[in-house]
Amino acid sequence: MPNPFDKKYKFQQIEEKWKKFWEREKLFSFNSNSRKPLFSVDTPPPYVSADHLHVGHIMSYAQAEFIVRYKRMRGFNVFYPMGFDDNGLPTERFVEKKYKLDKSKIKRSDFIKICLKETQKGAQNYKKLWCNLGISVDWNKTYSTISPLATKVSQWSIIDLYKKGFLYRKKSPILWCPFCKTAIAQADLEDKTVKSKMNYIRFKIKDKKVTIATTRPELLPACVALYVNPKDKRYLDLVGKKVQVPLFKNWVPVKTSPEVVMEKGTGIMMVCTWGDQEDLAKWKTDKLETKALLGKDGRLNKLGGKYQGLKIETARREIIADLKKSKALIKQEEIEHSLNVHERCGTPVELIQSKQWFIKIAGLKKKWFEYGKKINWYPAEMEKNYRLWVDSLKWDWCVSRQRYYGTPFPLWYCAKCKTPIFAREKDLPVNPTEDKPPLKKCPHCGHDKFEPETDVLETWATSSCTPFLIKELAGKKEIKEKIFPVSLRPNAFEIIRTWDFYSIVKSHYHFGKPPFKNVMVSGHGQDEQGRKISKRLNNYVPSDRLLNDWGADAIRYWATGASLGQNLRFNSKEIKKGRRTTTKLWNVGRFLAINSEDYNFKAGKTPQGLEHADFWIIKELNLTIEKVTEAFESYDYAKAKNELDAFFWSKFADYYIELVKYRLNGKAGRSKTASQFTLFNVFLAILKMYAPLLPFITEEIYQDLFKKIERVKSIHLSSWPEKIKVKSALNTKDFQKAIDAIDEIRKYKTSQGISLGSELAEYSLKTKINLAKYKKLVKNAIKVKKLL
RNA sequence: GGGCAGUUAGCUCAGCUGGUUAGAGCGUCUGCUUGACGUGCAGAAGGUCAUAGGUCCGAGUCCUAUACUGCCCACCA
Repeated sequence: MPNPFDKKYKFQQIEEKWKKFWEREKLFSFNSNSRKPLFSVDTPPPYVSADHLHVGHIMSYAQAEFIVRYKRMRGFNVFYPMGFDDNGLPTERFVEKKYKLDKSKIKRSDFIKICLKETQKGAQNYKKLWCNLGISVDWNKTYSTISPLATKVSQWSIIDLYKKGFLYRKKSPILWCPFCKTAIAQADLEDKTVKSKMNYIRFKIKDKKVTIATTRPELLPACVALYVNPKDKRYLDLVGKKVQVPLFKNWVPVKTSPEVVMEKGTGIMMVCTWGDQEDLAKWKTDKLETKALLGKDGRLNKLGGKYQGLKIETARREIIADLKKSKALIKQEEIEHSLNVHERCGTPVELIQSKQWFIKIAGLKKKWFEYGKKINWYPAEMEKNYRLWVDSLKWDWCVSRQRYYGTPFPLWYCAKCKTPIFAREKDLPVNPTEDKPPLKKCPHCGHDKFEPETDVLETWATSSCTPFLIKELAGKKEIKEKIFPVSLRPNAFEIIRTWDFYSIVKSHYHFGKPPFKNVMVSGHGQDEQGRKISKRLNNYVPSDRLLNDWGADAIRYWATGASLGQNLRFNSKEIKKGRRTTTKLWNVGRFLAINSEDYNFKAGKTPQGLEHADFWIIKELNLTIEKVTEAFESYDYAKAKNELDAFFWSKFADYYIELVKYRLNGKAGRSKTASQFTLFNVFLAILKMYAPLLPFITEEIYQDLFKKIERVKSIHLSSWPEKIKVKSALNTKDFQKAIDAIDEIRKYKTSQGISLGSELAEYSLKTKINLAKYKKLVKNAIKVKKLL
């Protein structure tokens, strides 16, 4: 507290104190009986498997929290739960890596146990970080994505989608990760630039020969056609004929397509089942033969002949060697191109044929665009990001994963006719490998044996349910309905295409409503050089050390540095500035404490005798309240901070306080009381506006100076400042002249090496001011005995 | 190749719907130990606002190209 004897602001102790106070008093608990308007937040559940917490995590959660604290002070009943994502592939891979486990050698149930143990640890780490950072969530309202509640909700979602006809199972070409050995979705893909050998291979046709170029000669046994452009004069005579594939000797037709680019390669496109999206497109439209070559293990099957059982890369090497021997390989050159890889492991993705569950999303672009428009995006450009993704959709959403750890599909198959039997809603959550199906006999064939579905739901199939999952945490039924659609969805830009999009999809199918009203999209925290923070680069300071070294307020201050959607470099200078700001607030608090004698502060009562300086700072304050409020309303905490800083430092601290010191040090009376009134009220408003950004220091000062007046438990439960109403004809421009005059004398003193504290005997002003009005003020504020 | 964003002082960035001498913080230099604050205060230096055109009485701000940077999407012939 601003004890005049305690000169330094000890942030560690003070932040610890208020953190405990907030927890003990349950300050941020959701009140389901409140009549205030509701503001619900669907916070991204972080992957608990992240064991390296850094400024990036701090930045994105702090930015959303600025808005939440602001809304709370604006009188909203805030519903702010926290989730932890301990579901799915990332967790599995984390555990595999950490314990160096081979899943084929460990029991499924044992593996899951380890996953659960690890994720609990992770959740604790996060909770500690969020508490230390002052993230004001209601810790009684938490969920984990593997919990019974989350499982129940996501299983319900699957069943509902099936009933409504948007979920289907189909054998079709799918994206497959040979490393993780699971199906994946389009959204799981990432680009990676690689160097490959472009191989020019000779195909035989009777007595003639054709050359095609490919980077994937191992797919030769799966070759089903060659395509040329119909306008390509070089190959006119080939069209309609059959050519023979080297080594494998199978004959394939030569077809035409205007999409074939004559300049690419040799102008001939080899279509296999399936090398890439183009192959797949041709296979679909022209109903080409199916020669599925690759197995789920990423090896060639028997179609590969003597290469059967080889991994893709090995087969490629050997086939190239054999092509060389048989003189079918005529040229090789290195090229750089990019591949689709699985974002979780970096393995190039393959297309294989498999039976999977899909949710219908392709072909509904118009619908998804409409939803994009219904939602407010902050910043607004982010809607384009969403549109771009929707526009690139090619596949339905594959939601089944051939993994261990995740939400089970709530279904069984008839052992005889394979009819799927879904769980009943009242039995949820279910685990089909342990639980029994709800029927004794198959309704289709009457058979009485069933097999459980062992696939699990992909991560996003669960996460996309959070908007209607969190309402289950709210309690009363009436409140639940008000929570959805949620008010705010904060997230980083890279999960627009997954979390945001899939939530929209599900919300549309289940409820015909958007899942959230507002999205605020944050950028990334980066290192000093603007690089992504990563464990590999080792370019970060762990978050607990950061908080320990600088304090939460200072780091939160840094986090205000980037506008929404912008990346922000880690910058210790900005953190220092944050610490300076807390120190300054602390010192102003001390100054007020020292100068509170003879003053009986009563809120709302404007005393007589306000002077020019008082009117001026009140006018400036009112303007600042307006600007800061407007900025927060549009989620622009960066602008709010800039406005606040400018007012607090350059107007209030640098000038107003200097202008009234002589009155405070003078005799008790109207002038002194008026300056105290102004000082206290303006500072209270400043504290309140800083409170969402710097919750600890503002709480400290509030508790000491203002709690007894406002009688509110905490600044964070107090109301947002309102303009101070005063009647004044003060001309701000005119007053500014008086400030210019003070500046002029300051400059003079500095240039003469005179201390600002010592009194000048006489000074003749160049700045033209209204001396009659401001002479006394200027003389006293800058200490000049005689002013001309 | 397509899209989006950016390019303003040595560094990190503000500059809303175009309007007098372009701003802040940090850094640098100079001075001041003022009765809240040396984790401070005051002052100074420092920019042809990426480049080239254009619209306009007037452009950092609008338009068109170009270059570079970052991100997203497509690209395995």
